[in-house]
Order: sequence, then C-alpha cells, then structure tokens
Amino acid sequence: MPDKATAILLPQPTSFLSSPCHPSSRPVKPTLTWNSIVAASTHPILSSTGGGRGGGRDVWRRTPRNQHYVDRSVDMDALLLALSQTTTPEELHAVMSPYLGTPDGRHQLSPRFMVSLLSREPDWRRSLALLDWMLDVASYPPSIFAFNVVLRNALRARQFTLALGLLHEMRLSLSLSPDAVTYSTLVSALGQAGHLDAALSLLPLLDADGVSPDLPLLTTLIDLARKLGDHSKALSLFSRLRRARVPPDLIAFNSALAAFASAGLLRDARRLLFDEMPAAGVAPDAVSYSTLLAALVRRRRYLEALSLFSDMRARRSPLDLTTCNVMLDAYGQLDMAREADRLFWSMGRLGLPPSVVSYNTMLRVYGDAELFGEAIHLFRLMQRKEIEQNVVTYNTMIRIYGKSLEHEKAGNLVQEMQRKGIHPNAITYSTIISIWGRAGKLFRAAKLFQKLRSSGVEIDPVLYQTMIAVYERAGLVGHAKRLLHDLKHPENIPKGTAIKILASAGRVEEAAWVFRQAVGAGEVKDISVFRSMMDLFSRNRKHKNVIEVFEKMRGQGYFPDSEMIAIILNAYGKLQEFDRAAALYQEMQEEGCVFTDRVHFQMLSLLGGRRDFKGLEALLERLRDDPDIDKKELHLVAAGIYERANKLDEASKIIAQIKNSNAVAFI
DNA sequence: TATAAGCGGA
Repeated sequence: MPDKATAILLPQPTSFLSSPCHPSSRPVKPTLTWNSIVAASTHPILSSTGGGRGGGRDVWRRTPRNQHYVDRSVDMDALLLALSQTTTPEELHAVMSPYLGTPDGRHQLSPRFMVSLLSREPDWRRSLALLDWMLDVASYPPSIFAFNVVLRNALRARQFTLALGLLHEMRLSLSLSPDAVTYSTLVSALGQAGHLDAALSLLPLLDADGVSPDLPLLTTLIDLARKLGDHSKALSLFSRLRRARVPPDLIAFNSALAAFASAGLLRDARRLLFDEMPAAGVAPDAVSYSTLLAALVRRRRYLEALSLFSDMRARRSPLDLTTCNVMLDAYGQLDMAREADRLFWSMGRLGLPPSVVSYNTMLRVYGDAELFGEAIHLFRLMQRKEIEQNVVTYNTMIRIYGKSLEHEKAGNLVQEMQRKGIHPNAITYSTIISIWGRAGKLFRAAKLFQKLRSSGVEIDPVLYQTMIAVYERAGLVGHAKRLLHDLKHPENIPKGTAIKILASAGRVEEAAWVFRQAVGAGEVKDISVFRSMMDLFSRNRKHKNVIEVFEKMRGQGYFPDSEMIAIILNAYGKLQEFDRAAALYQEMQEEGCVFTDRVHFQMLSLLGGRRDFKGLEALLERLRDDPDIDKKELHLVAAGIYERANKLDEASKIIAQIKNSNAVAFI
C-alpha cells in the first residue's frame, strides 16, 4: 500500500511538465525524468540503494573549489526585491547573471549566501526557479538545506506532488541524503492535508536514509498510524521511541495514550497515565484524561469513566470542554439525566460555554430519558439564541420526534433543515426511513429510498440495511430479499458496502461471492471489509475461509489488530493447525503488536487443547511476569484449561493461588 | 490532542 499511496500523489508526466507554474528553466535532464520519479516512488526501498547512485548532476563536480564570499558586498534586500519582480526563468537569470562566477572565480556568491537568499524567498515557484538556477546554471553543489527550503515552500502551497518529486530528485539523481528536517516537513504537511498513507509510506525511506526520527516526527507518525486505524503500527512506533531512549513529552504521551485507547488496551493506557507520566515528570492534562474517559465510554465502561472523572477532580486537574462533553454522554448512558443536566447548566459558570456538541449530546440525553419537553425546549432555545445547529442537531431531533410518535413533525424537520442549507446525510435518511417504516408509511419510505438510489448519493451499509429491515418488519419478505439479491451485482453501491451488508445479514454464500470478485479485481481497499468477512466466516464455523481471508489481507499489506488475531488463532485451533497458530502469535508479537489478554488466553487454550503442557507452563510463566496482564483472570483461564484437560490437581493448585493472592484488578 | 447523530440482531 505505501507504494501506491505515494504514486497516487504523483501526476502523469505530461501534466506536470506542461503545467504553467513550472519554470521552463527546468530543462530536460537525462538523469531525472518524471518516469524515473514515478518509478522511484513506486519502489521506495529499492530506489534508496540502487537507482540514483552514479547518476547525479555531474555539473556540480565542475564547481570551482574555492569560492569567494562576497556576502557583504551585496545588498540582499535589494536582490530579493529584484527577484520578487521576476516571473519567468529568463527574468530570474537576468537578475542573477551579474553574480555568475567568472573563470577566476570572482563575483560568485557563496553557497551560504545563496542558501540564505533562497530561504528568504517564500514563493514556491520563485524558490524552485532559484534552486534550478543554482544547480543548472551557476553550478552550485546541491545542498539538503536548499532543497528543504523549496520543499517547505512547496508544501505550504500544497504542492504535494512537487514536494515528493523533490524528495526523489534528492535521493535519486543527486544521491543526497534527506535529513530529519526534510522528513518532518513532509510527514507533517502530508498528514495535515489528509494524505495519511502517503505520509506513513515515507517511514521506510526514512529508515533507508538512516534518518533517526526525532520526538515531534515520531509523535506525528504515531498519530498518523492511529488515524489510519493501524493501532499496532502506532504502538510499535511508541516502543521504538522508548527503545531509542527519547523521553516523551506531554504530546507524545497523549498520542501514545490515544493509541493504547483505540487499540482497547485500557490497562496500558491507565498505567501510562498514572505511573509512567508522573514518573517522567509530565503532568497529565485534560486531553490525557479525556482520551481515557472517551475510550471507557466507547467501551460502555461508564462507571469506570465516572470514577476516573472524580479522580481527575480530586487531583484538581482542570476540566475542559471535551471532558464535559464526554461526561454528559456518560451520565446519559447511565440514565443519570439529572447529573447531565446539572453539569450542562453549570458549564457556563465553569468558563466553558457549551458548544454545539454539548447541546447535541444534551438533546440526546433528554430524548433517551423520554424528557421530550425538555429536548424540544432546548432545541427552541438553540434557535432563539442563534446557537449553531448542524446536521447532528437535526438528526437527533428527528429521532426524538420519531420516538415521541410525531412522524409528521419529524418529516417537517427534514424540510426545515434543507431550507436552512443544512444537508441531510445518510444518517438523516436512515432515521426518517425507519420512522416512516414504523409509522406504516411504507410507500413514502420506499419512494425516498428509491430516489436516493437513483440520485447517485453514496449508499451506505446502514441506510441499505434500514430499508431491508422496514420491508421485513412489514412482512414484505420478497422485497427484502430482492434488495439483498441486488447486492450481488451492485450498481451505484461500492463493492465494499455490498459485502459488509451481506456479511452482517449472515448471507455467507453471496458475501463470499462478491468478496472474491472484489478481491480479484483489487477493489477491496478497506480493512473493515476483511474484518466483516472474517467475522462472518468465524460465526459460521468456516475456519478455512477465515484463514483464506486473513492471508489475502496480509497479501495486501494490511496489519491485523488484536481482535482479528484472536479470531484467527481460534480458526487455526479448530483446524488443528497448532504450529501455524504458534508461529502467528510469535510473529505478530515480534512485529510490535500489543495483544489484548484475549489473544494470550486464546493461545493458552490452544496449547491446552493439544495437551502441550510444557508449552502451556512456559507461556503461563511468561504471562505471569507481564505487568500488563490481569493476573486473576489469567489464573482463572489457566485453571479452566487444566480442568478441561482433566488435570484436576493442577487446576485446584491454581485456584488456591488465586485465593492466596490479593490481585485487585480495576481496569 | 479528546467529544455529538442512524439499523438490527447476535
């Protein structure tokens, strides 16, 4: 994937060369063509060792050895002013030519002067032209610093293609080794622009160039990996940071916290927050707490969230808006509408005026508590006080009207939002279709769905599933089946969506058929599609197929998360493929994947199942020393395994151990 | 650098 990702950002050779903003002073160079850049970017690792060497711009070898400094004799501001008026390479050359070196080397500006001049030029076109002039006309030696300046300018102007081209030009044609600045600049700019995979794909290049990433760069990479859903990579980057003995700062710790939290490793996150951060002298802030709070709420561990929140208050750690919003949600989920209400109305006094997210959450809390009057009152208050309302506000209110059986008012809100220029989305549509379905307005629901399908709006899995459910509830099984059947040859529906719907509907054959087509055509570009197929096959005890999907996924360069590994270990176990299970367990651990306890327990139970008690004992011993593993649960699992294997003595020995130990597991 | 909205049934 990384290779493709980079390649996507590169244009067709012609589009760039003919682009009007590209200075024509960049003559056709035998050593650098767009084809070579594209080829280089497609094979990042190969290109770092082969390729560029020996190529290079031989011009710079002709550069006179002794260059004279004339810095003081030149008015740099005047020169910059003159440069700022140039628009063509010819004009630039006219400005610069007086400074070209004479055969005896006089009048040439020093490389240091030139780089300094370059770095004061913010315009990417002019800085690129200047760089070209330096290299091609004035025979300056290529310098990383000069390239970094142009790279920075290009990225500021969102010229990503050019920036990547420059990177490859440095490495390939000039055999320059880009430095940490080059990579930090590129990675953070690409990441900010949403080109996450392209940014992450630079990591192998970075390693190949022997650049050791600094703290901010590693932090950026951790966040990128996490945003791409690659928790394992995020966590292995954090271990790398620790191995390199780089002391993490607050931001790095918060990124790691987020990575642990999204990988579901809440105990590790908690240990980071309460042990490692204080030990490193870094005080957790509201973001640190909110990250863990939000993770607990996501996993429906509301009581632990409440307890962490009171912990936070006890430590006098200041609250912020997000903390409050997360807690409003948690109170609501615990049916503590009164507490949510109190927090909401005290936010202003705390200096944290509620945002649209706070209002939306509070609307939902009232709705869930069937306090419809309060919800409608708050909604009207938002309108009266001209507080921003968005599509979420309307979706929430539509659902509330649906719940209070006022489907006419729900429908009116869809029109009202459109009048205000707030566009309904897939969630709006599935909400209203479901409401109309329940109200017996089948025709209206079907008509809207049909309109959406033919209008080219992207159909998402839930929306489609909603319509199927409406038909099924109305007893129109034929209609429901037809919709499912349509997914075999999806029109206007992404293949991945079709597969996910079929899989969640438990349609094994159809899902497998579409999946095979899509994989064969290289159309599966989302790890969640693989996940849903593995879930489907696993639920239906088709363990061979689980392995097949997994291998295809690995073949496409996706990295499994801990949950997937548990499913695969289970499949291997059922197929009696113990060695492959053990190999996977080890390989994934070596690749830096941090397992949830479930994976370890699965492996223990596999060893027990094959009666490999030596291996079982060895693994048990290792897990006992692992501070991240819940000891009480470990012993319970181990006792169960021995019991199933009819080793009752061993089992009771372990049970005795549990009674003796005072293992207190909080998280 | 964290937060809000949809289905339905396992």
